[in-house]
Amino acid sequence: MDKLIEKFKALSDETRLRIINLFIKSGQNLCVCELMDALRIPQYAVSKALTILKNAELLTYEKEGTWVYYQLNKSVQENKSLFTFLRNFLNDKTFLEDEDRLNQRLLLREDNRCVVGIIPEEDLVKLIKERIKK
Amino acid sequence: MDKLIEKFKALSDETRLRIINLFIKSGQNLCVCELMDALRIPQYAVSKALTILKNAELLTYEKEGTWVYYQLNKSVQENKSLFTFLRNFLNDKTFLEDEDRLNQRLLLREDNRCVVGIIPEEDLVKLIKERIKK
DNA sequence: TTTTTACATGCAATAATTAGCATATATTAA
DNA sequence: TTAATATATGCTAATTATTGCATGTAAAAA
Repeated sequence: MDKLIEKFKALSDETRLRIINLFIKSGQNLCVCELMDALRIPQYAVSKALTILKNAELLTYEKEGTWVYYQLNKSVQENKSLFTFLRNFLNDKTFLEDEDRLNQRLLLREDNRCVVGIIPEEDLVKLIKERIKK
Repeated sequence: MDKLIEKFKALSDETRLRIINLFIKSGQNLCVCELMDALRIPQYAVSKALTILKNAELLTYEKEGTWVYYQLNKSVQENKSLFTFLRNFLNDKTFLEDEDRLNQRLLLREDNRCVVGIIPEEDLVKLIKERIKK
């Protein structure tokens, strides 16, 4: 029961719900800097939220050099049911805006890997504009 | 989104989960004194937990004289999905024990109404023994 | 009209959570 | 080695949640 309580607690926070939403809707792994740009919150806030979600066993992660890719932990039936529930009921405007920003950010991946890192928002906007031109 | 967060927060507490479990498993309305005996916790603790669950719109209630009967709020699709999820994953020993005590307590209902109220546990045990003899 | 009974709530102490900043770690690049 | 970069974490103050007790409320019974 403790683990289930921990999962509910992990989900009872706006930032953490927004993060889970991005994993559910994008259906792929994401790194910390991509989440920063999609959510527009500081790096430490993303990191802390991810740690709580990981401790609740809702996420797993893989390191790749200095990058860390997180993803939904679907190895547990309980989680799969939870994610299905969430997919149906996370439809707030905030979530849709996050998804839009994430999709833009993902355009910058190369070979399906994040290559951008943490950069000022103005630089990010430029990069994305250039990318869309091509 | 705020309401969903409030629901997750309401569910991230052992007492409140145990209460929700009893409503899900028993499939009926229950009054405060019945929950006290099933959970073996003080009246004020049951009342406070119920208030939080009601504010999160997970429960509704009806007054009947001085008795108050609470029940699952199934008027929202979101809740129905949540309850279905919970039904599948609330199977801890604690929950089963609560269910057993509740079933005993419910034997004392008359015309499907609670008639016992708040009494010392020893008196409750006696009443239940007598009831089972009949 | 007083008492009893079922339930709710206000308050105070304590514990847990959050938010922001600075800094630490670990890997890669120079 | 040193510097740079992606990510994690320690610390603090502020806020929020929990617990237990005492008391309040409202309906029914006496």
